[in-house]
Amino acid sequence: MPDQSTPDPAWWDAWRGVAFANARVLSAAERTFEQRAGFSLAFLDVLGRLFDAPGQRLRMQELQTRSLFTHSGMTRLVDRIEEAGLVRRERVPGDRRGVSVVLTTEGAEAYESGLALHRADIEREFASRLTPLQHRAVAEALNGFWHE
Amino acid sequence: MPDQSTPDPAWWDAWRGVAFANARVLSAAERTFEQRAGFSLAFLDVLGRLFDAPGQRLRMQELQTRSLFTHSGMTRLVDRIEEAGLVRRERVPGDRRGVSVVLTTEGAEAYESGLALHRADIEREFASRLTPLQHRAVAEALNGFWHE
DNA sequence: CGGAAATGTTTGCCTTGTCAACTATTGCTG
DNA sequence: CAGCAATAGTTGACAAGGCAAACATTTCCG
Repeated sequence: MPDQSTPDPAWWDAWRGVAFANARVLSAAERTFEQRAGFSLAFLDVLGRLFDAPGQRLRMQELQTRSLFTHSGMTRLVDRIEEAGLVRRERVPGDRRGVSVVLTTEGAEAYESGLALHRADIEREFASRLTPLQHRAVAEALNGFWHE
Repeated sequence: MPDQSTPDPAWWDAWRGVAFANARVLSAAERTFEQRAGFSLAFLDVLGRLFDAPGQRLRMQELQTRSLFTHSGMTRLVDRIEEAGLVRRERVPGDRRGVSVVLTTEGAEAYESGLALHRADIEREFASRLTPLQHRAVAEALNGFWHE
């Protein structure tokens, strides 16, 4: 029988909220996004890192540490994005081990239109369920997790 | 060049916080959990649903809709948990299509000790980075996502 | 009552992700 | 400068997840 004597601490409820919100929103957004954009949210994530990077290019390692998904499997993820023509690999001068992943023109366009689609989904599935005050509170509480 | 003229709305920052926090915390917690507990967080999730259910049993369908991961693939996930001896399938009286997934004694024990391990990980990776005020704010803002 | 639709679960096929081993190159240290 | 450890990235073998079709049973409805 579940123990009712010690209620869950607030931080556990907070974590559960994060985990559930992420799972529920993403599973709703993922299917609809892929159908309309023609590529996955994993693609969009990588394209976004490149879009925001100086020169719209990053080393594989940078992509691995910054990306939301995968961490391993980046080689093959980039393979697929490259096959789609949205990025290309370039040798980095001065280090023959390294590879730069560079956003192509098509990639930048795909990112911008894909981002618009995705944001609309997030607004519907996530933002519309919270008050503006809650948006700010959550943003302020969690924004430490995407720097570090 | 990224557009600086319209800053991200608060809800976008909130969503990004949720997505990053979930990804970062989970990827840190998942590896260490599996090594110490001997099974995955997907197992723990299913065991938890059963633990909290009346009679510690649920239909496959209930598991699918309540579980944090997978949604499809529940058949095979339960296959694996059953092979590990933590649940067993029972026929449901009165509907020969249906299957009840029932927590075994070993399953309940595995859940309780696994949950303790997991909570310690979450406390370290997630809770310790927020203030008590932020815990409550996030919990209150997001707790709508795990009912529905 | 009989057949069509709905429900509950499993199966097959394919994509994606993970882990460890491997190759290539660079940097360090004596 | 020789040798060895560290770094960058890819590859292979395999596990896990997604989707649609298949199967079994039940319900609905004329």
